[in-house]
Amino acid sequence: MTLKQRTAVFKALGHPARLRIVEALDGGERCVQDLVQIAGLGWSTVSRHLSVLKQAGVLDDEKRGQQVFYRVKLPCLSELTRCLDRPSSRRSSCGTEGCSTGRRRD
Amino acid sequence: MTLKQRTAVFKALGHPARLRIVEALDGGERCVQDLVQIAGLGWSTVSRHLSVLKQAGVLDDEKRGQQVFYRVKLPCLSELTRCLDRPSSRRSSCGTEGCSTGRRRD
DNA sequence: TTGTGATTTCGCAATTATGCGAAATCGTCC
DNA sequence: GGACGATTTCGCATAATTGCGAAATCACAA
Repeated sequence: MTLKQRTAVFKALGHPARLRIVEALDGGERCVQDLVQIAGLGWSTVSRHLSVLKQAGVLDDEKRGQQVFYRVKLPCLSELTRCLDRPSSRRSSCGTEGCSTGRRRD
Repeated sequence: MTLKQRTAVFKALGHPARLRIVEALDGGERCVQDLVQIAGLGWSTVSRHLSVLKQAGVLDDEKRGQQVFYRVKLPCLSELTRCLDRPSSRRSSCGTEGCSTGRRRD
């Protein structure tokens, strides 16, 4: 997965409506109607958000009858969301002299 | 962690320069000079990116002497990045009748 | 206390994202 | 085959992001 693709995943999740949608889909697939309710936005807006998520590879869709169902395609997202609830810190052993020097002004 | 905070984390990571910086910091803390090189952008631009990441809670900074060192604050990010490299799919058991109905036009 | 290097803050112009309604598709059911 | 319901695409106005250089801080050495 390239940097651009990884960036697209995060960017897709970096919007409250889209994140809410993805988290709702963690409980199983949903049709667009449900997601419109969950997002609290207009049809066209939600549709565009869904296409962003789909293009980033976060979601997958399937048409059954006249409804389209979306589901989460990336397996690790729910774990990350769970992880975000218990933050911690991390140290590194890089000293002051590990940094490059000799930089001029802006 | 609220929805807005979680969104801020993803949004912060949803930019190629910022993601590159965070991934570079996975190997240990770095000073701003190094990050400017890694990002390949101007000082002021990198500084703003760093402040976005810091405000989102992704990074932590520490001033030592006249240099500022940044490090990753969220522990689960490297795992997610590793996870993004091996995608898979997920099924759910939600049938067609599980969806709400009765929606009018736009 | 002046100078210098490291970093941040401040406007500014250009690009991109967002939300909406109207119109277009696409299946399904008389 | 026409109407209808579900969803997407399009065009537009507004808001947010991005990148830059200039100026401002801040710490330290001469």
